[in-house]
Order: sequence, then C-alpha cells, then structure tokens
Amino acid sequence: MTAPDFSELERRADPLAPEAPRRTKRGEATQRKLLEAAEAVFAEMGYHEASIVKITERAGIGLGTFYLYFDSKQTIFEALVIDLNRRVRHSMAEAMAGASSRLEAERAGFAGFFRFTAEHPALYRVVREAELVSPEALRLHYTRIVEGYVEGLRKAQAAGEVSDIDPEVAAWALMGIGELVGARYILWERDDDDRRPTELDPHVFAHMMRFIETALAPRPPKGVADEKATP
Amino acid sequence: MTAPDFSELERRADPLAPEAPRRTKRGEATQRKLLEAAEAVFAEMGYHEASIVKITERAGIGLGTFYLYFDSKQTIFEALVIDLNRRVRHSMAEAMAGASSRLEAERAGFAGFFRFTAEHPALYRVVREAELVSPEALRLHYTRIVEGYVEGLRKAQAAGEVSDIDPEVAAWALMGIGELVGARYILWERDDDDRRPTELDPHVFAHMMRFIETALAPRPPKGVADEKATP
DNA sequence: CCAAAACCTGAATCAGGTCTCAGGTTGGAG
DNA sequence: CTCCAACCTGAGACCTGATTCAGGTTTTGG
Repeated sequence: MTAPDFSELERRADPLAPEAPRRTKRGEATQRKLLEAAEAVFAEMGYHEASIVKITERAGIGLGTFYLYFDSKQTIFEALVIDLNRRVRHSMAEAMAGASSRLEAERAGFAGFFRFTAEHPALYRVVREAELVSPEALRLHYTRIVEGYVEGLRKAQAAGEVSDIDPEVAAWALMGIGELVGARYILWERDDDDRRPTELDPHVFAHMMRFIETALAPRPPKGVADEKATP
Repeated sequence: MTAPDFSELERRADPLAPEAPRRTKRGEATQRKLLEAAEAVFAEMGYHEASIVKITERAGIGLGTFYLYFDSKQTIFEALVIDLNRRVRHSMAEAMAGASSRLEAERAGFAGFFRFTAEHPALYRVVREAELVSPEALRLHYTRIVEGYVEGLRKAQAAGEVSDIDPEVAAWALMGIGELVGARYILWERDDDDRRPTELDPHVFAHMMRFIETALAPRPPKGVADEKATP
C-alpha cells in the first residue's frame, strides 16, 4: 500500500520529465506528431500489429527520425499511456470543477471520463494492452486515477456525504465500473453501428449512477453490523 | 442488445464444437497439452512475445504438430479464451451451488471468481489482450458471464431481494468491480511479494461485498431520501 | 552571411517468427 | 503379427519488422 515509484518509467518515457532533452519548437512539434500518430495506430491495430513504419508514415515523418525521440516501440507506448492518463485526469478534473457536492462531483467525473473514452478509444485499448506490454505503465495509470478518487472520497466521508467504507477499495470498484460500463456501452455500440455515440446512453448512465450512489450513501443511523476484518 | 452470435468463432476455435474433427485419446491429450502450454506462455509473456515454438516446447511437442490442432496463433488464443471462460463460469457456478439466498450466492460467486483468478492469472491477462487480438472472443467471454448474472439478478428481483435496478447495467458494473479488484488485490500483490495469495484479503473482500450489497439492496420502504433515477 | 547545432532521412542489416512438407512413428483392428 | 490411419517431427523457405548509420537539410545565434 506504499505509493509505488514510477520515476524510472517517467525518466525514460515521459517527454515532460525534467531530464528529457531540450527541444526546439520544431522538435516538439515532431514529437507531438509522433505521439498523435501512435495513439491512432495503437488504437486501431494494437501493439503487436502496429509498427514503427506505420506510425512514422501516419505522422508524415521519416522512419529514422523516430529514434531521435523514442528509444523503441515499447518506449513510445509507455509515453502514450502517460500522456493519455494525464489527459483523462485533466478531463475528469475539469468536469468536476463546478460541482458543489460529492454526489454532483461523482456524476460529473464519470461524465468526463465517458466523454474522454468516446473521443479517445485509444485510452481503453492501450491501457488494456499495457497489462502485458508494460505492467509498470498500467500501474501508473490506475494508481494515479485511484489516488484522485481516494482523496475525493476521504473528503466526502469527513463531510458525512459518504459511508465509512474503505476509500481505496471503493475507488478500485468505481474504476472497474467506469471501465467496463464504458467499454460495453460506448465502445461496443460504436463498433456495431456506424454511429459513434459520444456519450453514454442516459438510461444506462442513470442506472449506473444509482448503483454507485446507493453503494456509497451514508448508512442510515441504525446499527448495521460492520464486519471487522483483522488486517 | 440482441444476443450476439458467436457460432463462427466457436466453429473455428472451440475444440468442443460439434464440427471439430474426431480425435483419438492420444490426439485429445496432445490438444490439451497444447492448450495448457498456451495458457502458461500467454500469461507469462503475452500474445506478441509468445511464439508457437515456445508453446510447443513447453508442451513437449514438435513444432509441426501444432498445426494439426490449430490453424494459427490467433486460433489457439481464441480457443484458450473459450476454454478459460468455460472454466471460470464453472468455478463460479460450483461455488454458488449451495447458496440459499441471492446475497449468499453473490458472495460465493465472487469468491469462486477470485479463487479462479488467483489460480489462473492467465484468465485476466488473456482477456485483456483479447481486446485487440480477438475482440470477438472478448465479447464472448464477457457476454457469457453477464448472461449468468442477469439471470440471477432477475430472479432475486422477483423475490424482492434486489432493488429494481436495470439488471444488465448492474451486471456489467459487478463484472467491472470483480475484474479490477481482483487485478489489484490478487495479481498485483502476487507480483510484488513472492508470496502468492490464493484469495482476496478478507478486509478487501468484506468492503467490496458491502459496497455491492448496499448497491443492490432493495430500497427501504420508508422514505429515506430516494433519488429518482430519471433526471 | 556563416558555422554550428539541431534535425531529418530511408536503404540496409539482422533477429526472430510463421507455416509447409516430406518423411518417420505409433497403436489397435483384424 | 500386419497393416494403415492417425499422429508426430523439425529443417528450412519465406516474411516481417525493429533498429542502425552515413550523410543530407534546416534553423539559430552571432
């Protein structure tokens, strides 16, 4: 339960890391083009079908240039996870900004998450592959998101808005719900039809939120037995 | 929401499909050895690092023999998903067999799921990769499990043991929770320590079940503020 | 304007994979 | 015991794709 250390991963794969080589405007643009191309290519055909050639072609850049910016296919993959993770958290935080209660924030956060999922299927696909391509990057992704949740839940608990459930366990449960519901009701639908839903079906969203809110609701004052577990 | 059709997938990848070629005892044993080796190899190094050579070596079988049983790496991967899916559902059903209430069944089912996850990390890893290696197999896996859940939830609703939430949405939420909690608290722990937990930490399990049970509980008849699902 | 620094390029190298095939082995039915 | 399906084998033909490198181009600072 001690905070994992991702500094090694960030040093080698995060273009925003302090140790990253200085770039001129041009260099930065090229790097961004590569990352964007990688997002598209990895999302479309997955890690092992993707190739550096396809990424550089998509980016409109020479093959050799790739290696000026990333050490390997693995490295750009990790960089992409870090990048997507940053962006999805930003999207969630932005959506939650105006909320006045935890409940409202929860709703907004999920909405932000689903919107991002709809707009960037790569997030879901890439994270799934990360399980085996780069377990370290996978952990960074989930850990960062869970950290945010835990903090929010703790505050809400202090304010009496949420039951005294273990916030970390609850956070993982929430992530799981968001991930699978998003996959099922946004990405699958999209593949089936040609339409591309940009948000979750309101009926599904409503029932999912009801599920979550019920689960987190403070317990009615009467004493329901709390199972104490010896750690 | 119409039931997807997996017959094509099963025809080409399910050794138990009716159209599968007849095998003698020896042939069946070889096929099983290949599937077992594939489980180990895919779980250990993932789809794109795995190779037919590594699988046949692990199985103690000649390279050429592989192609008598599976058309390609993709095919054996799909066969493995189908096989693992069958086994995890069996494990869950078995665990739930003696339960007398839905609540008890829920608990037992999750316990069965986590036990299987602990014993067969391949399930989790392989399913994650299936997202891109074989989306069809991925859908088969999730759909089959959700079908079971939905049926159980419907019955429990009829018996008044579960609220009137949309059972399909709830089923996907439950799957998501199980998957991510299992990944985090069984598989991660295992990788970190050298110890290999064979079941979920009781504290985590208790809080997760509390989360789930609260979420599904029938709404108290008296007026505890009831948020309307339809906004 | 010029030199240095930064950037770009793709043919060639090379490691490692998939799948075929021609021929050997096994086991059980008669 | 014989014979014939059914089964097994692994060398090698054939690909694919990651990575290197020697040399060209563009930008920047003075």
